[in-house]
Amino acid sequence: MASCNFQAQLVSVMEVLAKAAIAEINKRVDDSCAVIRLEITQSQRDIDVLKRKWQMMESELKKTRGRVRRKVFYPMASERSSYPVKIVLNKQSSSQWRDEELAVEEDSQPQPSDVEQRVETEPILIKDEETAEDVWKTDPQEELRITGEESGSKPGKPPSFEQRHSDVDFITQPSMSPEDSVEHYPNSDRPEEPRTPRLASTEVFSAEQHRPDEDSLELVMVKNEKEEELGQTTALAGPDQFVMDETDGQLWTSVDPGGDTDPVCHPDFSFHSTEEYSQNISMVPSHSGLSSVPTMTDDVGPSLHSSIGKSHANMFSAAAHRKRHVRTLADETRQQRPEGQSSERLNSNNDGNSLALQSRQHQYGASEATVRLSECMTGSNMATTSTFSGYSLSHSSFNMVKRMRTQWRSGGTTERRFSCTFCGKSFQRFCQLKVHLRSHTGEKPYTCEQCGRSFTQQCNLIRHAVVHSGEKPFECKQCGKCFTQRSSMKSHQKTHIGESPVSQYVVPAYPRDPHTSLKRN
DNA sequence: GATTGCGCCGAAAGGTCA
DNA sequence: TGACCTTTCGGCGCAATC
Repeated sequence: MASCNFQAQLVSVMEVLAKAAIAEINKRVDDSCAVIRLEITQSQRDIDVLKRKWQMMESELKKTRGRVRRKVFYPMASERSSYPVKIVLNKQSSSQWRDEELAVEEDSQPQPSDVEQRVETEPILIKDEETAEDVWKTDPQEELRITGEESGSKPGKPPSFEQRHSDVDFITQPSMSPEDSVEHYPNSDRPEEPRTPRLASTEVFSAEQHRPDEDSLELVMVKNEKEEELGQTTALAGPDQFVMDETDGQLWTSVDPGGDTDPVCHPDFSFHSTEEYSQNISMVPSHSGLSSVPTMTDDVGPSLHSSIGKSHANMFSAAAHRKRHVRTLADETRQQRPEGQSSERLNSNNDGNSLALQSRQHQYGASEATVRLSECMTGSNMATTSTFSGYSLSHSSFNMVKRMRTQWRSGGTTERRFSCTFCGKSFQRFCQLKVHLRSHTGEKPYTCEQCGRSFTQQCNLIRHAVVHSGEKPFECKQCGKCFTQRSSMKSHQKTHIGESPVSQYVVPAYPRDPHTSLKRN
């Protein structure tokens, strides 16, 4: 009877503890999800702001482009066309107008910061009817017609609501010249129009108006604008523009917090830079070791076979296998690449991203929590957030979250833009690729003055220096033994596992961490 | 001969700064 | 973006030990 009571009490206590544990786990999961959702929401807001700014710049670009082209190709456009374009050459009237506008600006108009703040809070209505093809039309009549439509207002007609908004949104643009305002407002003799631009916020203009030769200055400014516009136009006319245009919707909707979006599908804007570098890599002169550049199998095979019979084979089998798998994937994808297809294209695709992810998973121990969390962070499966609820987010986990968040912001996965044409490996940084290429070229620019040994990296030379100095800065806390390298100390510390009754039951940081789980067996 | 532990190196990721 | 630096992991070689 007493045992029954004890069991019942034990069961009840265990239930309470279990419930408490579940509640704690759920709480931590909720907190983690809240952080992630907050990040998503913030990113969404940033995207919205950037999108609005982009639309503003786009509309301003189109309007400026129309103005520049009229001035360059049709300097007498205002005479040839009925389109109400008025190029201000009357300095007095313009200065009067400016003075009035400055007065109005000081009295009633919001400060640039206010306008900018309003831009972020109010929806911007920009009438954008001009297509890319229209931009390149050269027919003067056609262009005038287009620009007239772009203006959207007919002579004598008051501007529409949308135009007012769009023009107001352009007020704070520093590149606005007084011609812009006049040009956009057919009835320039109505400076009191509420939609008349306020130029007080444009320091550029207020500084320019004191120049002695304003007409020539305006021409110079127009020329500069034309050059800038041509540059922008050239850039926009390139492939990037089409990438942006074609993927615009996807680009901006791909950060849907609750959607099934996959950041991996983000357009890869780095393709051209990668291609450019890969072309440069192809021109790298063949060093002595290039003819015998180790293939992937050369790199993996010997080490694999020689290591199997060694004592570290068990450890090798777990961690190194993943590394081999990553390399094998890279090799396979490289081999499957059609003839003539550049490697950078391969690495800019999802393959490269998956490789990056896998290597990262390997770096973090490839724990289940890591994998599931990465799924969550990459947006591929938000529902899996709860699947890692069994693991509390320790300090390392939060570091992992931080890194993955950075990864995610950079496009879902860490972008690997620079690929090695020798082995197919890709890197985030050009300098990393440069260092990596030394392993292929045999270049070892860092030489030890004492023994003459050379190294590919300076840090390795510095680390090598302790061989000569005899310094052992890393001390084992348990036995006091010193080591020259931290990895040696860590390797040594593994030998202590199992010495104490507690350490042999230490739960590994990651469930599948071979360094600790293997020692427990 | 097999195993273990250590010394050392290669390579890569990532932070920081100019 | 490159250079510099730190940190880390993995692997190889070798001596000591069983």
